[in-house]
Amino acid sequence: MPRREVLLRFMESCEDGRHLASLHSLLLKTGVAHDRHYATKLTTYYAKSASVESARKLFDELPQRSVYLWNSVLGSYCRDRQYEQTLRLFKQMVSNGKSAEGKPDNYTVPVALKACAGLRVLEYGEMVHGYVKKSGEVDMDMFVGSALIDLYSKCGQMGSALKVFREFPSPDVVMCTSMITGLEHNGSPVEALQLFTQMAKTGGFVADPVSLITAISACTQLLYLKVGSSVHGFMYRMGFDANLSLLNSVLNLYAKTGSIRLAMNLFRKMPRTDVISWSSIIACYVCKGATNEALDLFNEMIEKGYKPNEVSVVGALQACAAGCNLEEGKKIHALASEKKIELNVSVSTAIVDMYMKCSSPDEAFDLFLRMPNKDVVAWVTLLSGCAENGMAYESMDVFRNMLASEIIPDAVAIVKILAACSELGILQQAICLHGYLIISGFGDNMYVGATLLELYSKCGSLDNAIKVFNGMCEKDVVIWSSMIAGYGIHGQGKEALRLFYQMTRNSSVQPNNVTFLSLLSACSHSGLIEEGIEMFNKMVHKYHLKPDSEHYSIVVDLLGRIGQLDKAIDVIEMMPTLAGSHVWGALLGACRIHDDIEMGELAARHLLHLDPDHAGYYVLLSNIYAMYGKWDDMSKVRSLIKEKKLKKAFGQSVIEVKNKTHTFVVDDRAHQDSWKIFELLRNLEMRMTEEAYVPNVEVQLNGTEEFC
DNA sequence: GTAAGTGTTC
Repeated sequence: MPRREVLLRFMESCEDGRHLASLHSLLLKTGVAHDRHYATKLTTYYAKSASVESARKLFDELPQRSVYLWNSVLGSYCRDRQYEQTLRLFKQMVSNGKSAEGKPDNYTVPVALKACAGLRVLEYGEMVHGYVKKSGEVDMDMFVGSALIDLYSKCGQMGSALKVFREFPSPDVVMCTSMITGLEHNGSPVEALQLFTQMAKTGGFVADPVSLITAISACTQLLYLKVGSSVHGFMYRMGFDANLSLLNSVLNLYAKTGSIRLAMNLFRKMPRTDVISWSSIIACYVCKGATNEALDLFNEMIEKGYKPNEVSVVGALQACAAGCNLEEGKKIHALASEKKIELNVSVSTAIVDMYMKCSSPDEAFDLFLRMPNKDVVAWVTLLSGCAENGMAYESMDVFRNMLASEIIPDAVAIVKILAACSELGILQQAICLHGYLIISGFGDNMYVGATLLELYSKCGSLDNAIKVFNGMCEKDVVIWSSMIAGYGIHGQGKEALRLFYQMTRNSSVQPNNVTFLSLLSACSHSGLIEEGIEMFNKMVHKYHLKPDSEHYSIVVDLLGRIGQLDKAIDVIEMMPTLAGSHVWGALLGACRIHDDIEMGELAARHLLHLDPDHAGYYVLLSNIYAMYGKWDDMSKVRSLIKEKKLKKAFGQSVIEVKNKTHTFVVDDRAHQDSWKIFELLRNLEMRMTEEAYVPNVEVQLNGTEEFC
């Protein structure tokens, strides 16, 4: 056999990428490595087998390169996600093309567009689009069209994406899927699903596994369990029931909709699973608060030999954070270090969050400082964590440092920052932040507006809350409810009611359970008893809403205050679910006011059964006995408190003086000026005695310090 | 020879 033929045959056998290095040295030895024919073939083989650097080296040495060869190398860079290299070589191709070598063709353009999409460089992508229109060398085929749709979608230009899509009267399944994915990723899952249905009904569109994944993904975003399940059924009819990615997307639908049984059922029946399947099922358990089960699954996954990656580690860390499981959290942190993914931005953020939720801010700071890339999410995790751990100053320092690092907050960040201020009760910070929000254009965001409104209410500035409310151009039910709650907190029940009527009469917004909770609590705080009861009846009979335990407890409280204890107990008995401790607590309070010892005992018995370790209920019961001189019963309850070693959680008072917040608990001597404060208190006491002030005995009876 | 898809952090 002639030498050339032997070589060629050997080359064919190397097409799959094996033995490329041996082939290369063989070509060098036989002296044909620079022969155009062999070198071209070897370059394409290298390009195909993901050895892009070797391909490029040969490519650069070749005196003449076909368009096919250019495309091979470009494609290789692109598959390796080396988008910048792809574009650099593409630019070279365009400029070379003017002189001698091949110009970009229909195979080149989609590769270049994909690189633009990967880098989100819209302008350059538009130039490529312009090149397609002008050059005449490139047809606008489905491949070019799909790549353009993908580029515009990834850059958030849905108008341009749709314009390209409409240029094709009969788009194929891939092009439709590109369009559907684009809609779904740009906040239009409903339109995505509509396009899917329309294409499946009318077009020559035969759904394939990938298109089904996008449809299920849209259902997941919309929490459309039923529609998604019907796709699941369709999938079986089409014979795609062994497709792992497709099953994973269905599993994720079940997980995200909280259908834990459906999810677990599918998961255990799947013929094959991968780390994605495990991540979804773990996330499902975390979401349901079953954190131990989630960690068990994570460990089971590792035992079965699946390699945990960033996503599954993040899921396990969330389980530790939600379950305040520091011990397991530390283990997973160690695992992340071992797997060299500790400094991946989402992993380290999840670790910071875990430490913060497990009350270990030092460890959280330690990692945060080591993070090489901190995005807005990482900063906000640290900030919220500080607030949750009672580190007021630190959280605001973090915010300032974040802005100094030129991190631009997103809407979620703003909401979290405002919530942190709100929790801390720092009004001055709120006002500064509000100014910042107006400048940065977040003022019109409804989530931000609702949080800001709530912040002002909680910090005691009703006027500012009203200003925010009036300034919102669009008001959803959350905004209305927050304003109603704001009036309620400030004891302006009548205003709360007026606002409720304004909402139901002048806007199309429908009240929900939260609206009524705000309204009922506003009535309760302002002593608007009849009105409160009327509103509860409206909630049930006019708006057909199902009250939950918190609504019932307010109604019981309202009825109790006007002495209608029988009606209150009727309400409790009519409740569709068993009354919780809030409800019985409200009744017990009413019994104390209206001297009903029998019903009081009944309520107290329920409470002690529901929450046997709550010191406050024992105290209330003992107070009732004390009021009726039932000293034996009283001392029994008191010794029970001692026996159980129960302590009532101390209430905290927060006061803001000159931009600084000061927190106090009962008998707190920790403050730096505490001697001055106590001196003032002593002086006040003396003046009160001089002016013959008699303290309220009932208040003393309510105190728990005496027993604890 | 080329285009579409599934799981993650506040």
